Amino acid sequence: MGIAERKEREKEARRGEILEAAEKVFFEKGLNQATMDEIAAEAELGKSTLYLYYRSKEDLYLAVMMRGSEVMFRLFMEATSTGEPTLKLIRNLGDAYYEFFKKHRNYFRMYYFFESPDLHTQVSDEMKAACFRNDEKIWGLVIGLIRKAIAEKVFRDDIDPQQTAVILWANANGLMRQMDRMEPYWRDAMKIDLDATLRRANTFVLQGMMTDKAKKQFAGLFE
Amino acid sequence: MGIAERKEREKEARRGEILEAAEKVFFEKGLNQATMDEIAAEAELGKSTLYLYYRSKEDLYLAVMMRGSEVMFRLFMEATSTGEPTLKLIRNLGDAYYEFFKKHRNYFRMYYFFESPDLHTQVSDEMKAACFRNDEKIWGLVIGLIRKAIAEKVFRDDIDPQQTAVILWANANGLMRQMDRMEPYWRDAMKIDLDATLRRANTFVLQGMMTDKAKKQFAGLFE
DNA sequence: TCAGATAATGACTGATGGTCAGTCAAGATA
DNA sequence: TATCTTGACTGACCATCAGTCATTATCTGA
Repeated sequence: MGIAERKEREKEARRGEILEAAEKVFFEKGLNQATMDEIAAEAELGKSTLYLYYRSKEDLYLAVMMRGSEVMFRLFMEATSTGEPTLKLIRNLGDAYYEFFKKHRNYFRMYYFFESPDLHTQVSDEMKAACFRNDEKIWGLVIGLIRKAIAEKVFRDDIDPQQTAVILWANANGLMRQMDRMEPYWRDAMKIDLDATLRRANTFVLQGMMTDKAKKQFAGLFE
Repeated sequence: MGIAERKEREKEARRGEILEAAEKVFFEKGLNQATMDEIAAEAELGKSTLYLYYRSKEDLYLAVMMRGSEVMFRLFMEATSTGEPTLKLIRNLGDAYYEFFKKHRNYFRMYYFFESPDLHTQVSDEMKAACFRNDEKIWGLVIGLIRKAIAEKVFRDDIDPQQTAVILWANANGLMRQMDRMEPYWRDAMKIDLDATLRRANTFVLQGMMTDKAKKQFAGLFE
């Protein structure tokens, strides 16, 4: 059935065009200031058409966010495929997240909405589930790496991989959130070196997780 | 002029009544679902009257949030006025923040909006400034304590007090955010012990900041 | 060529944040 | 006591915008 397939492709393409237009408008104006009329105009479609592809404005917003998740996932894959020692890979992961933060600030900020369920009024269950699946993929990567570190006796064996992943992630994320909000103030008024702060925080938690043996072995990584 | 003063008091009281009504409605429905008409009805006033006291819905929301800040500040003051050693006081601070998170979840969640400037469409500069003043008060408390710890050689003297405060805070905050969102999932499906996770993360960063001497002296605090 | 299906849309609705001209009562003035 | 002034308060209103639906346009297979 060549026709059915072509139609499928065209529909998918249209979905993509809408997403592209939405991204442009959301990046420019943010969730609340962006209007569906504007996105429709950008996509050269009627507003009603958007609703044939996405159930609500919030769903569309989250769909754009998921593109960001994919960018992040690719960065993470690259960072952990260098063949370096596991500890270095975990360090790379932190650097990759920081890179995502610096280079894709627009995507980074979209998580603000996602992580504030109080603000969700029209998010469909399907979209929420899709977002969680995306999340899981990334968690899986991190947890796998930590498991490896424990198996190699780089990380202590009395820590829980999931708990550890959460701590590592929350530490980096909490700081970057804070940085995003306070960046100019910190840099200019308080003279805080942002890169150094993040690196230091990461060092603190990593060292808490490492075995004494690994601390000696990889001392060079933390100078 | 007794009359002017009485009127002043009455105006202040009305402001408080509006705040009270707003809190009730916002806690029940969240920022987006709550309507100004509903808050007005709860306060037994016309909607227009609300705008004589607060410039916008978002301002009103942040005004409620600031009540939460005050609750938090009081908890912090109590936690650090016990006369215990400085390191214990810093630990207490973390516990106090966790207590705030557990007992005042509604207030805690209001920060989600405050910390996402992308979502601000009608926040007045005055209100923003007031929120920042509130923030500063709390930062001052934390930074002061860290300075004390450095002076007492409990914390290393090569760390910056402000940087350290940021790391401590972001670590706790990032984790609690994550917990807020994932609490049921973590507890039930992943069997993660939330209290223990937070405590462990705090231990990791604290130990990174401490001098070797203090680590020996206060080993008991981390078991 | 035409019937049926699917894609697309413009006009519409309902909800809601915010505004404003006007009311009314308490206090000032005489 | 009668009149004026002030300012707190309000109801009716407006503008905006997410989301809906009846209708139209386009394509396809017979």
